[in-house]
Amino acid sequence: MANGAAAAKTGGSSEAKLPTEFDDAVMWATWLYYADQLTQSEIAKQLNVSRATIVNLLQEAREREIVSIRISPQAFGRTAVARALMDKFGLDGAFVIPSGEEQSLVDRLGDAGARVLAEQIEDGDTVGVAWGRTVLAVANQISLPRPVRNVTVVQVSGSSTGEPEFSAELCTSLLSNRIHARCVNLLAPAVLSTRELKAMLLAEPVLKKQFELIHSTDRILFGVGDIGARSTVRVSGIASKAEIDTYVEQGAVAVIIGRFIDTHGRPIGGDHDDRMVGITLDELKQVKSRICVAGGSTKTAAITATLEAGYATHFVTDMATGEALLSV
Amino acid sequence: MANGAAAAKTGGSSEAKLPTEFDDAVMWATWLYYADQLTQSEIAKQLNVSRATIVNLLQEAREREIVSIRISPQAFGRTAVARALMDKFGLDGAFVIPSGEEQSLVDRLGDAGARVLAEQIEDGDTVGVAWGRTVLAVANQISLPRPVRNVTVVQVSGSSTGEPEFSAELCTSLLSNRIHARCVNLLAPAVLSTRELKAMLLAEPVLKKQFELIHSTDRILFGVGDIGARSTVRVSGIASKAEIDTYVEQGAVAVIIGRFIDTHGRPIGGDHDDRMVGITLDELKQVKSRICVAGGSTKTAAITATLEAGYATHFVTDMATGEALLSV
DNA sequence: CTTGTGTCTTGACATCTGTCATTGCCTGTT
DNA sequence: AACAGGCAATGACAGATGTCAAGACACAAG
Repeated sequence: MANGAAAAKTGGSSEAKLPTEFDDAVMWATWLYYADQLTQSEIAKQLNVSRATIVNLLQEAREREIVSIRISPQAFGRTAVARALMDKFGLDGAFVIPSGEEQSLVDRLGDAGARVLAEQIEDGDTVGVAWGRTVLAVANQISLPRPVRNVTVVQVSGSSTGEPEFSAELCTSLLSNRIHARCVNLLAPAVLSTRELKAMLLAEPVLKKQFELIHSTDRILFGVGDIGARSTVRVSGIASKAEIDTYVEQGAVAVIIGRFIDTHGRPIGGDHDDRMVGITLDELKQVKSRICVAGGSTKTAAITATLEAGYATHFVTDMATGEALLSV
Repeated sequence: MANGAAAAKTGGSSEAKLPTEFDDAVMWATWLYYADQLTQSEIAKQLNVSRATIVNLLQEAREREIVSIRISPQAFGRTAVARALMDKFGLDGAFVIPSGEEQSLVDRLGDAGARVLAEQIEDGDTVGVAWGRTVLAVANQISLPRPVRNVTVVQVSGSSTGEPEFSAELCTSLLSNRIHARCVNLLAPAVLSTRELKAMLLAEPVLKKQFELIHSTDRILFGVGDIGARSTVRVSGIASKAEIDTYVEQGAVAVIIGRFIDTHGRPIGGDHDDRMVGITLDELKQVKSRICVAGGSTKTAAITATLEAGYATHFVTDMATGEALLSV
């Protein structure tokens, strides 16, 4: 009767000065439900409250992530399509989620990507973050099972004024915030008007330091953009329509972290490319763990180019896209 | 309709040579249920099977630990009783589970201890394991969320022929087996007949090496035994009734890893103690992370002695025991 | 003292989930 | 070809869970 849970409610007036963050009842219910496998009714009887209250307590436990459900990426790597993708593109890992409505795909991939990334992050890591709708979806949904220490999240390409809702700064700071890591935003525009200015800017001590961090990145998270009419690159503002058209003339089929590549994944250089501030594709390949999250029927060619050139070590996609990639 | 799941069932006869470990359906259901939060009926409709089948798939996913539910030890450390215990005994962490029937206590504590230990183990760790009913319960229920590499589990005290169901070897090998770690059993009896023999044995290269491992242990798991009539120490065979009585005369109230301590946690030496093979209490204190799992109304004094002397850094118990410890 | 406002709790209902005996299919055997 | 044995899939039922509107309570303002 007069058990710990009851005591927790009011918590004797003697030393109830602490932030009263002490809802022991939540833990109590959590343990009995998830560890001891009692039913909600049994727990309700024990705590002398209604079952509905237990439902609420358990909901709170899930919201506050006192309990969390982990889905093994290893197991997903043993899926037929995942195996085939790993084979075909020489990946270290692949994670293929069921396909649903194309509309919610970005969010669902974000969830999957978040789980894959969360699983990898360790104490002391430096994590590079690109930008884009998909990357934002990952940032939005990531949460680490256990707290990590001394993790740094670093923005790997400059900031553009044009990107509306999924800017590089937002992706980086949101992700770092959600995992309680240090956040390093790249204090430079994505594209400068002249190479000279870019060179001068990169010579600045602040930026030098930031680029050192970028080059020492342990893991990097990025998406893949296509070149279609409604593609991210066309609304992001990192390149004008004319500039994009020039790239396309030179065979561009995809954009990774702001850089354009052709069918074989070869970087397409040029003046505009030289004026961009951010990690280069050669530098990208130096990163140990490169997590690419991408999907959607319009992106097949773009993703194929990305994966064939070995830009990713880990790839997250949905079934439909995965099968499309395999049938090429 | 003709989606991936359907294809997985028979898997085109062309390349179905692999071990057919490919139950994609399990992953498919797992993801839709746990990540996308669809109901079982919705998933059943998608896969064109009955809902009962989905239930089975999900059950398999849980059994094969494709999904696992994690309960945050941090959150449990914020419980009122846990905080008080940490305060009173200067612990780094405390985990207090709800009290249930005294009969199932050992198993429930084992579950809790397993979660606490599992949370701590990292790549490259050496984990010391004592023995006892409670330690066995931990070993029996532990499972790591993600695979770890290069972990060694080492038995920290000699083997006794008398221990029936919870021998040191069993505890060690079971635990190491469950987490897929290297297992090092201590190849020596728990007690030798003379100090000389013990000295000679310890001079053996094999044992020297094993003791080096014991001294480099990162974490150690142990229980607390009391001295009562039906206590573990009296059935374990590590000491005769007369020897135990001698210890008791000298003020023994508890046994940790085979060593006897008094009310203040001071080791009680003597001839028998000198003849024992295993980690000493001084050496125990050198270990960074020392996880003690213990509970039960008969053990209050024993646990108090253990904790007050600082033998543990992390303590796992149940509510009733926790409150008893605080009221002393 | 009354009223208002927000939070927490509850009971009843609709839905979702687990169980289990039964069915149907495949495989290997006679 | 017929048959038995093993195994996964199924439908129907009992029980567990989530939802929601209504109620209880505490506290602040009038």
